[in-house]
Amino acid sequence: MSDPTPPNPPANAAPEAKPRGQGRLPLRLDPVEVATAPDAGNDGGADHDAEPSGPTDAFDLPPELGDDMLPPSEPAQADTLNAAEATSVGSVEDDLVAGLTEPQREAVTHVDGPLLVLAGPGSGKTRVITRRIAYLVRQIGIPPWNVLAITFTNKAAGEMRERVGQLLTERQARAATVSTFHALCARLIRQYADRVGLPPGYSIYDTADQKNAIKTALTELEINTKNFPPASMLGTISNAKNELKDADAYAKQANDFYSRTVAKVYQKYTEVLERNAAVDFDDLLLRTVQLLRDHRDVLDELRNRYQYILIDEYQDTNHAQFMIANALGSISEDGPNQESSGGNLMVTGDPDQSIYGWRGANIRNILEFEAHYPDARIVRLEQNYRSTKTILAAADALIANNRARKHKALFTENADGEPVRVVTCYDGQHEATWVTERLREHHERGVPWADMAVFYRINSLSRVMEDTLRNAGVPYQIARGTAFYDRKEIKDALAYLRVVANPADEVTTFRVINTPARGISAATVKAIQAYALASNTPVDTILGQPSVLTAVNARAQAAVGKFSAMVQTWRDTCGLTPQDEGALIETPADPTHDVSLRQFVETVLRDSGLEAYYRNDKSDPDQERLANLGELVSSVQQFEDEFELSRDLDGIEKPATLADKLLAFLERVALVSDVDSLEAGQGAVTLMTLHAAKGLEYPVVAMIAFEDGLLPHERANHSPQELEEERRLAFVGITRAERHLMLTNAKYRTVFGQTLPTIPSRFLQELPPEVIDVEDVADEALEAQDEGFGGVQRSRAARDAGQYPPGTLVRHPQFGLGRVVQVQPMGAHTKARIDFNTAGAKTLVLQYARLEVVDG
DNA sequence: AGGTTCGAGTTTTTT
DNA sequence: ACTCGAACCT
Repeated sequence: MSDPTPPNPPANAAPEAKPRGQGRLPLRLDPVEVATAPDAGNDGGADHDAEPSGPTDAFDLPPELGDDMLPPSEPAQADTLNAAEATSVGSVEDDLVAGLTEPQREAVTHVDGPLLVLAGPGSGKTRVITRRIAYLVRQIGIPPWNVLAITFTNKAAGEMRERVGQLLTERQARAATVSTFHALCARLIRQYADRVGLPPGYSIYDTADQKNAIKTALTELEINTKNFPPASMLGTISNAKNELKDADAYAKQANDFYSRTVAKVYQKYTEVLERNAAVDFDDLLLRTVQLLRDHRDVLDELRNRYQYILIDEYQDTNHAQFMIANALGSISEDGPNQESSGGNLMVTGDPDQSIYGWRGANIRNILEFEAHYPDARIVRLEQNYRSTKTILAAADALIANNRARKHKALFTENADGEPVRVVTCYDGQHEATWVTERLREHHERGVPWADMAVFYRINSLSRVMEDTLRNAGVPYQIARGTAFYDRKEIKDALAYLRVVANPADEVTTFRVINTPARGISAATVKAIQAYALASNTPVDTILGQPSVLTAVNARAQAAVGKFSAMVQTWRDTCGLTPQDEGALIETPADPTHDVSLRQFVETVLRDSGLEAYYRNDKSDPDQERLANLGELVSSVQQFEDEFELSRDLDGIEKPATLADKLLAFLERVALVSDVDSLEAGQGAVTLMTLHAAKGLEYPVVAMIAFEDGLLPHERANHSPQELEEERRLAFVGITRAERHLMLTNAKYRTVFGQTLPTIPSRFLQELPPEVIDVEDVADEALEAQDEGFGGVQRSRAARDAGQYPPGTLVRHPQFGLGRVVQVQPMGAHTKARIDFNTAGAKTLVLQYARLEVVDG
């Protein structure tokens, strides 16, 4: 490649390379359309590009939007033309392409028509996307609200928004839509609720809700959950939805017994969701596809609005997402907008980083982009600015083992760097200790904790690592954003809010109807359900007239009536009035704007009795759950501040109603992802799964548990395709590292409380010997003896091994007296076979069995 | 109704 | 090994 432009500086030296995260863990709740608070506590302002002035100023403000999702009421076309004419200053372009390589520049300055950017790891892809958005707006004069950028996570969306904000004025940046597919779809469904056939307050069901719904379906069909586990049913249904097969379509091709059963369940499950005015994650996409397919006017409106579409991580899009992108990004075959609308679809991705095949991602979307868009321009970004030559060589050699793959010539001008350390430890505990010690060494040499990360294949591997880091006093954060919302008390609180917004949601109603206990027994609930079924009456309606429940005593009826009245009062506060069919409409003239969302949530927590319940909860002496409710309130406050701020910036005069805020909050909360809770620059080591690591980078990276069955995972080892996806996962992990990379495995791994010997991952053998440094430090664990740091237990166990010769009489706290039959020396995992007098013969691991030697 | 005990499932990855 | 739910008990 002839490239006269100076190469980019290494990523870690570039001022724009590391966007600062913002928000507090784990409550980062900035709404989808809401941008960063203006320089509130973030230092990004210092290196902002000069605020653009002149021609683009006219486009700072989108026309008045009735809702932040609505396209401008005036067609944007005319503006576009004016802007293009008006903008002819050369310096803007120079500014935006400064420091770019030729391929990067080509992608940034591409304006019309489809564009595929095949971007290797660390090749400046995000920079290209953000600069192109800025280029479109500042150089070409595209109104920013005509730009739609899709990212993989909310966090990525937030960072992209922030980086775009550094290149544009804040208002311009805000006017662009930066979102995930799911968040965009959720918003569209709310926006066009009447077209979709859902109330605006519809519920988004998470995995737990889905399980509930599927159980309901199974019960109603009288199908045994033993033979048809809900989880696998959901999986099958989810796959069908990803391929845009509805229940009917699925039923048509269901030939065997299992499929036919699934078809019935799918049908019923759909009914259950509809009955509850609820959608699952897959439905968000599916319903949007249907919306765009069945409502031409909506499609035209959205095509007109989103004339420039950019989709990141395109290798991980599924069929439904492809359909949405295709619908929005295609040129209309008819209609007046032919010239200006559509066709301007830019997708970026890397087939080697496709790691979501298991959830329906279709790698063919990116591989066949050219076939879909024959006039597509293709740009390859192959120079890596992130990693050392050594790390890149290791990654390249590994991924070269994938057969279903096109070769890519990755290269870097970065330094050689140190060898990749490939280290064998004794067991998981020792591995965690070893990694912790190395991280500490790096820290002592001046590497901030925040520059280090530990990756693993499965979440359960985080535990040992966490414990060890905590004991060692190393600050860490863990990418598990949903953990907070998975807590019972938080789910309960959110369930109340959901019931307020969506009276049809019976699943959620029954979740809270007697939580905390208010005298509505299971029998009463059954009676309500029976009556609803028999009379075909919505549950919410029955709750309002409890006297119809003749099977229930007066006291319980009164309790039901009280609950209903309470919920109704909350709805009144929100200005939500039930219509027929149980749907809610917002009373426009209701003057209750002065109740903030935070106040409202506090009211609900108080009136519902949740707060009092957790305040008096004796099983929770630290009042942790109460504190969590408090945190929830803070998160509401934070959300609300940002929500209102964004409306200010958008110049929207009409204040947000309480109902607006409530629905937006519920929507946001339903779509938090694991990495969303992560914060950069918080002085903590980051722990996460390999999947969550996609798109991130760290100077120091440790990847643990390189063992057969874990990486590649045994459940993804049945076909070459699955194995190759596992290898891509390892590739993604390795290529996150900038300077130092450690890959560890352990000789023994404890799973399900059972410690078993392991086999090293085959991926380790695929690394070229010249770039790795292999060590076996397992002996350290045994030598550690009594020196603390995890060695204590093992050394004691090892000593103990000699203390139980066969024939020794021992006492076990549970099994009582017994005699040692045989001892198998296995180091820390030394087992003894013991014949107990009453409990019979058992094999126990000495380390865990609290045996007592009995004399005589 | 609330607390306790017992058993099963857990651990693939996530919007 | 640990957590969660259902069944069982007080």
